[in-house]
Amino acid sequence: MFSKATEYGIKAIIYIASQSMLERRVKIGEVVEHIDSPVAFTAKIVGALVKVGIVQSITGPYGGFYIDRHRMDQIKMIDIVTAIDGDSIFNGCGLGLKECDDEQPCPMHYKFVQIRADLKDMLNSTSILELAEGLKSGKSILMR
Amino acid sequence: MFSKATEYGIKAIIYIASQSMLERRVKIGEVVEHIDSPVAFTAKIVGALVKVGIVQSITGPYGGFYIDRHRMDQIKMIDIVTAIDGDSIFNGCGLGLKECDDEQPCPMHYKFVQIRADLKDMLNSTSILELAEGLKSGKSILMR
DNA sequence: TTTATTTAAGATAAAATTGTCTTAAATAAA
DNA sequence: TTTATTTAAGACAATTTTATCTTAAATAAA
Ligand code: SF4
Ligand code: SF4
Repeated sequence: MFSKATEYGIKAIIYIASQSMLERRVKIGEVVEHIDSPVAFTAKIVGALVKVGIVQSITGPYGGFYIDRHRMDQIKMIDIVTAIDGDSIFNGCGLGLKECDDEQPCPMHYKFVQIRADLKDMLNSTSILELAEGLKSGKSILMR
Repeated sequence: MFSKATEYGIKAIIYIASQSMLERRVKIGEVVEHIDSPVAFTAKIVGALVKVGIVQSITGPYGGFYIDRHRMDQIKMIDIVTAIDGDSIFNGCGLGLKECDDEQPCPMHYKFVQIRADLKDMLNSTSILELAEGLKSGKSILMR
């Protein structure tokens, strides 16, 4: 569904958020231990999320990554996905056609449109907070 | 949504089917002209679809590709997709986790499951015949 | 100030996907 | 039978994605 980069980004954010709820900053090594991802690649991805303001970071000893608690419910899944993969998942035709006549669509068109709308809806309505709380309460386990 | 290989495969099949409805066999060169795809790559993909019996072929002069008319409504989109990309799109978790506890799913789980079920449903219920008829009646244009 | 620790950034490498090229096999017509 | 045409198959190449490695910059503690 998503690229590896986006997958790692989502998992990293969920872990960082879950720890930020406990007032803990986390180092990248701790993150990848908990989400089972390659450390340098993950660092690059989380770095990109820092750049767009989804995550905060502090360099040096006692540094690490964290997420502002009061912003956790404002940051949605779609922000992470688009920050890493862009919005190409939501645009264009499922068959890869450049443009199609909306007035004479193929048999799959409206189903495609609906499925993508549902996906977008889900990403738009699910916040980091919700997912982090799921992790905190042991509902979802990032490792496996 | 799908890989390039699958995209080309779908478009090629639709074109071949639309011509088979007119009792025409088509050469690979004609196919790629109409679907705007790289010829050798497309040939390889269509060849794979021949192997699994979705398309028929005849070598030599006056040869080409065609699809049995009476099978067009039996061949569904899902057959093409799985023949090329396998069934990985339908399996596993959207977050890339290996396995998750069904009894304690994350907040996105059921939405993910539903979206994928819808996608699978669409591919299962849409036949080559429907898409080829759409093309024949000028409803969908493969080139753009 | 010096040192150790950590993120930041960018070069490099490996793997997967996409795409090309060459040769072989099949087959129909001359 | 010979030739031309077409698919079949597999080697090769380019591109994109994924992953690693190295060095720089920031910063906190000693
Ligand atoms: S009509 Fe069909 S082919 Fe055209 S954009 Fe919609 S889904 Fe794609
Ligand atoms: S519960 Fe969430 S993380 Fe687990 S398999 Fe379902 S969607 Fe994936």
